[in-house]
Amino acid sequence: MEFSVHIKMNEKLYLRDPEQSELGRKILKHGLELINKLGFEEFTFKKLAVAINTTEAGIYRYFENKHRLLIYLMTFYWSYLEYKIVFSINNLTSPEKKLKKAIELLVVEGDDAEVPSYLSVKKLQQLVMWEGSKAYLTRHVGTDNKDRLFKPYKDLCARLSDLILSYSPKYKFPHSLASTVVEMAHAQKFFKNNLPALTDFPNEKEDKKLTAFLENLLFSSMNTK
Amino acid sequence: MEFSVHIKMNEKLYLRDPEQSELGRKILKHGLELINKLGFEEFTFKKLAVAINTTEAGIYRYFENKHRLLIYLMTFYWSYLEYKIVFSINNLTSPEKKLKKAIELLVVEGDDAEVPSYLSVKKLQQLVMWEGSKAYLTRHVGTDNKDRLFKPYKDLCARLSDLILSYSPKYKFPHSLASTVVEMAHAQKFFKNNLPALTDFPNEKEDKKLTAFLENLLFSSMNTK
DNA sequence: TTTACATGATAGTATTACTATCTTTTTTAA
DNA sequence: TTAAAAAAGATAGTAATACTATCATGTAAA
Repeated sequence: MEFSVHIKMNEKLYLRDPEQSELGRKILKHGLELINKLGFEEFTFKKLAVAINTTEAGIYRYFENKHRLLIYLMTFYWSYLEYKIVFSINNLTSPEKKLKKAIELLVVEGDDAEVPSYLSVKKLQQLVMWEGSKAYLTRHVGTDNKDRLFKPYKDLCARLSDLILSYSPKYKFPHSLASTVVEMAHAQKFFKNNLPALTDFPNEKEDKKLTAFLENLLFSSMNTK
Repeated sequence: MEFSVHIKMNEKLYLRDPEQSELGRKILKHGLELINKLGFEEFTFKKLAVAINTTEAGIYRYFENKHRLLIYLMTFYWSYLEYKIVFSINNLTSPEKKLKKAIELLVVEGDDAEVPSYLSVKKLQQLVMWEGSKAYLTRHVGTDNKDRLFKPYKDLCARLSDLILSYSPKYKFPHSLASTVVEMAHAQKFFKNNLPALTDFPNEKEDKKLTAFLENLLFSSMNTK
């Protein structure tokens, strides 16, 4: 049996649905790659247009601006991750195991085969690490939030928050703890690679120590008081 | 007795020392204010030039680009904060009290009177909250790091890391825990104000709950195992 | 087969992120 | 005090960015 999950994207993110056309899918695929290559600040629609042999105007028909494209890619990833977590913990019984699984999924390299070929989980993870917080660190975070653009991220944190409460019903800060773990999964990876003095992780390929750190952070907090 | 501390800034940050001239100090003061007002992306040297009645070229004589100005302001804050922590815990004996003091200083509104009049701790704190991570989330983080531009931030984390070890010598991830607490002090404030679903803090002026969360996070981790 | 619609091609604009040059003013040092 | 050095002001210019607009063409659905 073969199947794939389709993630319904917020319609406010685009002007024309990029999944529905060849050009749209090219924008997503090469957009992701080019942002990763150049960094978000250096990335422009002009450069993307050249890369996929179309015109700037062509891309503007799909996305209002590059920031919307960034949020599109980010929210795809958060939705995918939430789905992946729900699916993976479905068969588990203890909240402890569920939370450990969730941390593992936050940290390990994803599998590109699980998403449409015009996207790549590994590349999305790189994007989250480098550009993730730029999705919300803008002056229009308020209106973007009203447009529910951050719903997938909030849903993911809410999901973790529920797990935290089911493990430790009296814990006082489940949402903050959830967002801390999610943020730190990526921030600590960035630090490990770029500002290693801020971490205790040797620069090896595996992220076992990061996983251990996040588990320690999460379970210690929940087990206290 | 009146005194003030002078923070020596990394010379690579500027082309001409902004503290040494009226124009330089105006760039710092109004630069900080204008970035806070417009957000870093919308902020330009042209707009700043208009605001302080000089020319774009005039500002470029002090700072290579707006990103350097951002790092200048950020590192000033991190240096100030480290000094403030060292000064405040000097008279304390227990590592526990020292760490609690450090968290308090990370969270509470600073006192503008403690820095030169062309800067403002409160405004720098707003800057850290909104633009802080943009200082390092760039493709040139490697070269910037080689130029030691992030030293004040790393020093601050190292300081906290030492306190963590003196409280709990066997704790395995003192640097990561330190950077987590510092990052979260600001990220959670941002979430509280802008994406409250990611926190458990009601939108009141006081940050007592944030302090409680950070203390819980820190001490639980250190007390485990 | 009409007609709607997506794409392509081209052009244009205000702004950004600089660099260059020349003049005037202020500071400093002989 | 005066000459020279340095800082600031004024102006200009350039390539790139972040769009918007228009018109032609090809393709797919009614």
